[in-house]
Amino acid sequence: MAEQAGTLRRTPLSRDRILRAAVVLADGAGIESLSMRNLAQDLGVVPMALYKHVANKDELLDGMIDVVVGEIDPLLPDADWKPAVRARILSARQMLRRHPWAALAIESRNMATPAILGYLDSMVGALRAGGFSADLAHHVMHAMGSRILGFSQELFDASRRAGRSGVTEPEPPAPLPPEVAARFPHLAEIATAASHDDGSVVGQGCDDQFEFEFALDLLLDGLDRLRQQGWTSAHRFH
Amino acid sequence: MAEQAGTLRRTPLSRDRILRAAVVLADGAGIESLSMRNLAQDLGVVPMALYKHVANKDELLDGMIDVVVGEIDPLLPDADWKPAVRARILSARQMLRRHPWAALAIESRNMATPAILGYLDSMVGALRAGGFSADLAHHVMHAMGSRILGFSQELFDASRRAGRSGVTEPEPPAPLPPEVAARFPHLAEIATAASHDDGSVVGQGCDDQFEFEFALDLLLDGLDRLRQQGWTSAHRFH
DNA sequence: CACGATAGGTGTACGCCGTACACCTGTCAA
DNA sequence: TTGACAGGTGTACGGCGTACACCTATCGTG
Repeated sequence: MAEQAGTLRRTPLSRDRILRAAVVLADGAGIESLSMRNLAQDLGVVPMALYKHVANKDELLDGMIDVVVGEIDPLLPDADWKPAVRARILSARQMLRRHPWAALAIESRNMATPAILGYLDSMVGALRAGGFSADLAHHVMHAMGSRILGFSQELFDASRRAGRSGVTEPEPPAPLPPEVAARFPHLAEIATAASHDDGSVVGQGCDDQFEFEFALDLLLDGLDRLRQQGWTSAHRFH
Repeated sequence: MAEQAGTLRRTPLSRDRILRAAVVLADGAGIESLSMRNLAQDLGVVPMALYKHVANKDELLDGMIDVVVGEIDPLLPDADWKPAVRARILSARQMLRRHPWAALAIESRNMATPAILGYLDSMVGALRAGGFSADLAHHVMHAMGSRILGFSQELFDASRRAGRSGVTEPEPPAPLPPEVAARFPHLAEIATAASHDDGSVVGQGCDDQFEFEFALDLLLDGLDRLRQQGWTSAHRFH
């Protein structure tokens, strides 16, 4: 209809177009719906055409990760290490909220992609510039773990779940059934305990952003204390 | 040969036998090799036979998680909250080292299994008994996140990788290639900076146990400080 | 202009996966 | 003796990733 054979061609495939379409598909339909066949169909092309641009599905996932990691804001220049690192981690977290599949995808992948290595490298650079010894910076990176990529790493993460299959938002915070509350009284107690929120369910209805920043600041403050003390591997604290 | 038709029957299937065989298979061959077909073959049975005991593969995974969570040591009775919680988390970590597939499996699952809820509930109980307000205990659980299940949550976790495909141990700490070191100088610097170890690769060759306890103690100490200060959601620290 | 190389899209096919569904068989209560 | 039923079997379907042979349009070179 809109295109004629011979002269008017559809816009050609490219690795970039494929990666972007894959991200859109995973965002919209969930990572479970991301198959080479579905992706090819979205691109109006036969599945095997993709393999001329990406080696296989694993490499496709790596490419998708690089795309979304590229969306993370760069480090604020000329800022203290703590606000700079903090802001960037929160930016990473926003990226993960846009791409709920990304957290699990990154964690499942075997090795670091260049984009992730670059991200981590600049993060270490900020620590070093902020006065951390190489020794302590090493342990800081381990201690922050995936949180440095904005992972909430919570026990039951609704957005993580959304990443598996489909849309992200609606899901109202269903109250936990009374027989569950009876079997797990301590969970029931803390479920309604958070005063920053009008009392609802553990892992749901909580103010995720608050919880993330609570843990993040706890770590950053503790690490800052170690830095000020001139901590080295030789010491153990407490 | 060893069994005759008619009188001598093989030991019958049961949900428990299936779950245990599945754990053994995932431990030995990696979670990727855990298919209903492979599992059935290990049990000397036809694939569909499994479905008389487990509803589907997702329920199988949930059951496997309950099995391994059941291996975590119970809380030390009559101990201070911090050593009790610390010891139990380290026990959970040992369980994860025995079952490298478990971390990703638990994180990928949608909802908590009863075994995990019971584990978490007793953990909250220890915090409450140790003097944490319900409010603070709530945030503690969020802040600890999956670390409370022993997750190392490191950026690139060799054992996590092992959980995907096959055996766990050998993998020597290969030195990082010089062109990588050149592109990511800060990573290269901290890779060799940890004095507790004879200088090797970031994420590999590090003393995982040390890093885990470093982060764990950082969090526990920070949380203890908040508890002593009578922290509530109304405050923010610093 | 002719032409061969080459990049890139196509079609078919294979072996794996989870699992629906109909079937068979041995056991045991009535 | 019988018939219900728990539990193992066989077949089949649709989906997956992807190997491999093929076709075709483009373009640099003679």
